[in-house]
Amino acid sequence: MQKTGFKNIDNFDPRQCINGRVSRAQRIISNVFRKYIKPFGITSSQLSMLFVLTKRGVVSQRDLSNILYLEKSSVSRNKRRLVSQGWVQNEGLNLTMTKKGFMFIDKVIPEWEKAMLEIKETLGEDGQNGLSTVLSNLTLK
Amino acid sequence: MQKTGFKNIDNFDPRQCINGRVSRAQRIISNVFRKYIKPFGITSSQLSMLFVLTKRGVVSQRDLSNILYLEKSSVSRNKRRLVSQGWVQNEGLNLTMTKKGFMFIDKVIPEWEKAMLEIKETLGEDGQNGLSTVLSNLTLK
DNA sequence: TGCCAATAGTTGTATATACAACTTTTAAAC
DNA sequence: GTTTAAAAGTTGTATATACAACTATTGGCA
Repeated sequence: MQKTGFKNIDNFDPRQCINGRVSRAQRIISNVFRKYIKPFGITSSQLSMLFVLTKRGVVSQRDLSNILYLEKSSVSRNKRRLVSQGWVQNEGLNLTMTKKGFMFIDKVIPEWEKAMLEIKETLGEDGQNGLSTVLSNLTLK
Repeated sequence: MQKTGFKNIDNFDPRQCINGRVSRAQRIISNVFRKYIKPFGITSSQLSMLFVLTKRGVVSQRDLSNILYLEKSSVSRNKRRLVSQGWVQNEGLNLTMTKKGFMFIDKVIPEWEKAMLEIKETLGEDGQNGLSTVLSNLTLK
């Protein structure tokens, strides 16, 4: 690490940056999932929304925003793509899965499970536990 | 959790999805960092690139791609923004910080440290260790 | 030295995301 | 029941990212 003569710069270690580390982890993990689910014509963001809908049945966009920690405008646009694929429909302001959506998810789950296996193997027991700790500390406050 | 009659759906738990969990964690953490650094007119992605340049001195875009686990086209576009701000310059194909860039980073670091403190407090000791484990298992195979 | 293959970098296109400003819907007060 | 304030949802704009296709650069070799 070069000396710059700038006090703050010479005394900090950017490799410890938590934001940088999590972003990198996220890209690595997303690339693995993408590899498995892309053939189905869906992205992992879209899959996350479908997962919530699949298990909860009826949710508002606000619910999705809270659950996924996504800005409401992002939910709005992601929803549009799911609707245009015919996987999701509006019932008033609420969203529900279509029959086609259920069939689609049922078909994707096996590949999603393969992605999970690959990532779990890479993370190991300690990595999986570490991730759980990170998540609960971030979300349960 | 509703019953759907679809075998795969009724027997899976999407809350365990590692991709979904990491994405959510990433959004939560990014929002904290953004709060601190946005007043300086920089994003956390851009900051990550400047951090690498600041400490290494001279790097190619390919280096950045490898270090940050970013597609080369993403590096190319992020670089363009850093150059247009006058923080980074090309020396042939290599990139280096400008004087202005060094002064800028030196000024930002104290706020970055505040963001780090806030996140570390939220993560706790166990969360920080967990994150380190996740990262090393993902990157050092 | 000049050619060619490999590597590096850029551009086209699509999705993802946030913030601000706007519109629509809902619900409360009267 | 009408009005109106709050909540929900959408749209404009900018950055972030990946993949594919393209262009540019660089080294090795004849």
